[in-house]
Formats: sequence, C-alpha cells, structure tokens
Amino acid sequence: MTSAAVKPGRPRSERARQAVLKAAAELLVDGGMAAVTMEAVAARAGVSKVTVYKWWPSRGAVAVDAYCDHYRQTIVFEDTGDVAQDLQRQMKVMLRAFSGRAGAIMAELIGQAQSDPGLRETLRERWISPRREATLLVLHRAIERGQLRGDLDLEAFMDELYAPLYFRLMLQHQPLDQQLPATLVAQALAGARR
Amino acid sequence: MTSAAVKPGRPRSERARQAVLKAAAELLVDGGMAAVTMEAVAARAGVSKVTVYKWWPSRGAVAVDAYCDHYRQTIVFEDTGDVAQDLQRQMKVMLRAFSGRAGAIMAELIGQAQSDPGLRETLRERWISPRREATLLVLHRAIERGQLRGDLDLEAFMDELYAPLYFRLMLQHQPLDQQLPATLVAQALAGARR
Amino acid sequence: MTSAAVKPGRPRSERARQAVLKAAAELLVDGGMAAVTMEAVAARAGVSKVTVYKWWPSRGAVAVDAYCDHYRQTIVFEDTGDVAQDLQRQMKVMLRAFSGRAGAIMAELIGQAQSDPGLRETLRERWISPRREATLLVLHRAIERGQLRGDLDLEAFMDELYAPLYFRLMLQHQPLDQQLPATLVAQALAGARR
Amino acid sequence: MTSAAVKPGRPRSERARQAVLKAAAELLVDGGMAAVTMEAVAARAGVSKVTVYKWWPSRGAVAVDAYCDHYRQTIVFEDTGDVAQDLQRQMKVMLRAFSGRAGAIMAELIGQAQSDPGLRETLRERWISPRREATLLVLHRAIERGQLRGDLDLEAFMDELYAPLYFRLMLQHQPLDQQLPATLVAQALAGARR
DNA sequence: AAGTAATCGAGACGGTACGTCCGGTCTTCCT
DNA sequence: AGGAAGACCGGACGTACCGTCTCGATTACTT
Repeated sequence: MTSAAVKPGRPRSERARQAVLKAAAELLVDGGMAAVTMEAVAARAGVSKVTVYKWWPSRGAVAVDAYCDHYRQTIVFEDTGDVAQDLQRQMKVMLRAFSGRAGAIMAELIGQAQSDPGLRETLRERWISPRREATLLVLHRAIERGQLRGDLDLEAFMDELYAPLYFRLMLQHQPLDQQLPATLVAQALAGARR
Repeated sequence: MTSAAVKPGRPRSERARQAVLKAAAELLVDGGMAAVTMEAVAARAGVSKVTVYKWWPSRGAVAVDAYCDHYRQTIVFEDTGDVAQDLQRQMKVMLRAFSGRAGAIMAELIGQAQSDPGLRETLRERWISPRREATLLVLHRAIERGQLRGDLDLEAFMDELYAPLYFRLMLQHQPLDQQLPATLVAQALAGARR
Repeated sequence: MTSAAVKPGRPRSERARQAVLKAAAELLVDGGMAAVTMEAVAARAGVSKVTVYKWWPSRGAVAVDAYCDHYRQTIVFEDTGDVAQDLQRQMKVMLRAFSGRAGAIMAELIGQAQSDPGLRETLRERWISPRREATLLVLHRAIERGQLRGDLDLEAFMDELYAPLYFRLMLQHQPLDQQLPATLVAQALAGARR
Repeated sequence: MTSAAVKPGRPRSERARQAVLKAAAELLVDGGMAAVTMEAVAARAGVSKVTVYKWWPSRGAVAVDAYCDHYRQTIVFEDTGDVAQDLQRQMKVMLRAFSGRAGAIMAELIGQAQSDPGLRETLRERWISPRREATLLVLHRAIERGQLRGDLDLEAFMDELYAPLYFRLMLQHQPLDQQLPATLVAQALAGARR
C-alpha cells in the first residue's frame, strides 16, 4: 500500500554518486573521452569500480551524465517577438559554447554514441530532446503570430537550422564562425515565412 | 623527364594492401567498427600486424580506407536541367545507402573520427570533400542558369541540405524517410531562388 | 599479539599460483627456457598474463620458481663420520641430477640470470645459498672433529669443490663423469687436512 | 696446385666485416648482450642485415667474435721458475679483467651460450681452449721440474683453480677480490706437490 | 666487351613475444 | 544490502627483433 516501499539494506551513497560525476567531469574536461575510463573514474572518485558499474552501464553513460551535470547551461530563449531574433540568439549561445572545450567533448560524446545505442538514447533524452522541445515552443509561437507558415515540417526545419552546427562541429570542413547563425536563419526563413 | 625516382629496397606488396582492405571491409560489414581491430584485420588478411601499422596509422584509418574502397558508389549527378531535381535525386541515392549497413558504418566512422583528428582529416578528404565538390558544380551551374541567387553562402546552403541527413543518421531522433530529400530541398530552395 | 593484518580485497588465488608453477615446470622440462614465455605459461596455466606479471617480474623468475618447486630434491647429507665421504656423496647426487634434464635447465637458468640481476639474486637465494649452508655445516663439523684445518677459507674451499661441476655443466669442455667428485675431493682435501 | 681456388663472383667485403665487429664491440661495451641485436649491429655498421646473417649465424656469434677481437689481451705466462707464482700471476691478470666491463660481458656470453650450443662451441674454441692449453704447458713444465706430482688429473686441477673465478663471476655469491688467486693456488697446490 | 656469379644496400614481409591497459566479473571483508 | 578493495580472465594495444624475401646496383673473374 505504502508506495515508497522502504528497501532493506544500506541505501545508495549519494556521496559516491557526486564523487563519480565530479571525477568524470574533470577527466572529461582535461583529457576528453579517452581519459574517462571506468578505471580512472573509480580511482579518482575514490570509489570501487563495481560501484560505478552498478549505477552506470558504460563509460559513455558516465560521461554524458557528467557532461550534462557540468554544462547544465540554461537553454535561454528570450521572447523578442521576432522568431528570427529568437532563433539566432539561441544558436549563438550554443555556437559559442561549442567553440570551446564543451564542443570538442560533445563531439566525442556523439562519436562514442555511434557504437553504443544505449548511449545514443541517453544523449537524446538528456541533451537533444530538451533543446528541440524548447525550440518547438518558439516555432509554434511564431506560427500563431503568423510569422511562419503553418504547413512547415518543423522537424526538418529544426534540422536545417541546427544540424549544420553539429555537422561542422564533427567534420570541421568549415569553421564555426559567429555569423553562421545569421546566415542559416536568413536562408531558412526566406522560404518559411507566411 | 620526370625520372620516376626508383626507390631502393623491396617494393610494397600490392597483394598485402588488397588483402588488408578486403579483410577490413568484411569485418566492417558484419561487425561494425568494433570488429575492425588491427589484430583481426591482420589475421584475416594473412598479413602481419606490423605491415598494417606500416601503411595505416590506426584502425580507424584502415576502416575509412576500406569503406571508401568498398562503397565507392559513383557520386551520380545527372543534369536534368532543374537544380531541385538534381539535388533531390542525389540526396535520395545517398539516403538509400545510409538506410542500410553503409549508414550505420558511416556513423561509426564519423564517431571514431571524433577522437582521432587524423581520421577526421582522412574522412573529409576521402568522403566528404569529393561529394561537396560535386555538389558545388551543380550549384554553380544553377546560378549560371539563373535558377539560384548569386549571393548565396554555398557552404552554408550545402550544410542545410546534407547536414540533416548525417544528423539524423547519428542521433536517430527522426527517421531517415524517403520524402525527407524533397522536404529539405523544397524548404531550402524556397528562399534561394532568384 | 601480531594481528595478522587482514588485507582487504580478494585474496590471491592459490589455484592460479599452483597452475602457473605447474605449467612453467612442464614447459621448462620439455622445451627449456626458450619455451617458458610469459604468453605460453599463462595460456597453459589457464591464467591471464597480467596475473603472471603480478606475481613474477619476468619469465626467468617464473622459471626459477618452477624449477626449485619441481626439483626440490632433498639436500641429503648423511653424517658418515668422514668428511670426505660426506662431501663425495652429496656431490655425486648433484652430479647425477645435473647429468640429466635438470642439469641442462639449471645451466639455462644461470645463463638467463647473466642478463637479469634480479634473477641472479633469486637463484642465489633459492638454489645456491641453501646448498652452501648445508655444506658449511658439514665443514664446520669436520673442523670440530679435527679432520680439517681451522684456518681454511671455507668459501674458497667450497668453490674449489663445486664450481668445477657448474663450470663443466656450462662450458662442456670436459664431461661430468662419475669419478669427478672423488678426484675433486681427494685433491682438495689433500692440502686441507689437519 | 694453387690451393686457393679462386672463387667467381664478387669477393667478400673486408670493410663490412670490420664494420660489423666494431659496431658489435661498441654495442657490447655500452649495453651488454641485450644491445647486440642483429638489427642494431647492422644499422650501426651501415650494413644490411642479410650481410650479417651471411657471415654469422646468430647475434651470439657476432658478440663472441667481437669480444675476442676487442679483448684480445695477451695470455701472458711468465716463466718465473715457480709454478705457484706463474699460476697466481696469470689468475690475477684474468681476475682484474673480469672485475671490469669485460667480466660482465663474458658472463653474458657464457649465459647466452646456455641456450645456443653453437655459441658454446665457439666460446670454447675462441676463448677457453687457448687459455687452458697455455695453462697445461705451465703445469707440464712444473711436473718436469718436479714441482708437481705426475699423477694429477690436470683437467680437474685446472677446474679447481679457474672454475671458482667463473663461478663467482656468474653467481656473485662472493666477491672477486684480489687475494682470491693466492688462496686458491695455495689450497690447490698444498696437496699437489710432489 | 659481354657474360656470369656472388655480394651488397635497402627495406618490406610474416611471425612471435613482449609488457601494458581496460573492460567486466569475482571474492572477501567491513559498515 | 551496499560498498571498498583488489585479484582475476580476456582481448587488444603498439613495439621490438627475428629471419626471410625481393629489389636494383656493384664488383670481380671468365669467356
């Protein structure tokens, strides 16, 4: 009846969880994914390997968790009244972050996820989805205001805007310069206005 | 005139090169990147590990080389006279390929490249650049014909078209369905026509 | 009193230790030192290489350990009352052993120790020293009985007796025949009696 | 008639032979046997590996050859008229040499020979035998002069004198100090005089 | 002068073992 | 029931030498 069925035995150590995330974040920042081995994380956190395995299925999972915990930068969307403005500002924030350490690490995380389906799932849930949902709000708002056509394929539209950033981040065939958001927004919106 | 500078010593074994690429391609196809270990490649090719290391710096490099060798599908661009047609057809060919084994492997290759700058370089040179250059030809042709504005940022434009495919391939937040090319081309061209 | 300082963690596997020694001894007997590679020992013992490295620093160390374990022939010294008899009998036992497989292996072990100081140390502690100490007892007993002069340099004396056996074993310039002990004892004792 | 049957083809390069011996000796002196790899010798000599293999069967063979070439110290036996004097002086010369680099290397050579019968053979021929024969001369001379008994087992006698030096060199259970020759000669001769 | 034959340099090759690293799993005791 | 400690098996890493092999280039003696 009582939902919170009190579990027997020693409860999970919150201290251990924090220590693991902290250790992983540090390793991640100055050594990239390569440095985030279960061995190293456990050692640095002063925790046994088994404990890490108990709560995270793989080193990738620890890394994503630590990353999201460490870079939990607010997904700021101001409402300027102009959808172009809103999108452009948000993209600039993201681009600025991706120009630094956070970008290199995100690239490695997505990279790692390509050979670990579970990690891809986690990455989507913890990083991608929240951002896309926030963007969707902006776009719906713009449609209501009549700034955008109502028949747009919003998923494809968002990909046109954001995928180039991730693509350049990962392939580095072109630089991630500051006017890129403006260009992308301009070109994408040109055919999307009502 | 150009004396072919005959190098001393035993010449490189073409047989070994072929065997390695073949072995790597096979391993890649039925096992993904995880199966492409230097050890396995060498064993399967009937070649010593040292020989592999001699000509390829890393397992990633072997894999990319083998991939490009194996999937050297022609980058077909018909000239239909209509830029939208041309782009859409090419994208469909690519999308079809990426829906199968080749897509999963490409995702892993890009993934691997995130923790190996040399590999990223190779991937750009061997896979990305040739395709972008072919696309550039199409776009320039369209501009000359007056189908596209002349002041477009072509690099950004190409990213708007192709990055979504790679992005969906890697994140799998949305399916790679067959009408995606049409949608992307339509939305992107809407604001790009003269 | 001395609390046996219970160490934390999983205790060392006695099973693994035995298996390694057994495997090494077998390899040693039918293949000599050349067959005792860390790889082969580990494989034959059904143990991981790391485990072997954990407890033995080198293949030489494993070999010596296995040798002493395998050929832990009693260092029998009967007390016949006559020092010449005692020495001669002991030397004959040793010579008989060295005429077979054990001799060839011991030669290889000493050989290996020439390029591995740690191994030389081990060899001295595990093989040479116990035998020399047993011999010292016999000599001291003889001195007390008045069978030998008290001012002998016992270390040099023991070398005169035993070094020729090892020397012939290693150089094979002369055979290790059964009357050698008698000759050596006779000549050495001739000038050593009181 | 002319014994030196002139062989066709390019004659062996004396330059290469010298270069190999020189290179091997240098490597031997500052790096021991471990440094004398076929690879290193060839590289240092500016000679191809095949050339080395052509004239020496193994690295051990090169090393012994280089050693004997480098340390071709005269086997001096003065004839003082007293056999004890003669032996002791010769042993002191040898002991002095063995206290330095030459000793360590000789130990390694004998060590190496334990797993290479061909090398043992070479070592005997090039190093041991000449010295034993010179010693035999001294002993025969002493017998003629009536300083030694005629029924001695000379081979065993020589072993009693010299084996301890090699034994201590290799096992290092006791130091190779300067008064050792005197002790050995005294004890050995005590029972060997007429 | 042309032919023959052995040698030489360079260096690629298949192979074996090295010593290390990490991933996961296990066993033991402590809390 | 956790958790810390740490030993364990397995697999791959990248490297070092081994001994063999193909090359083209030399260097003599033989016709």
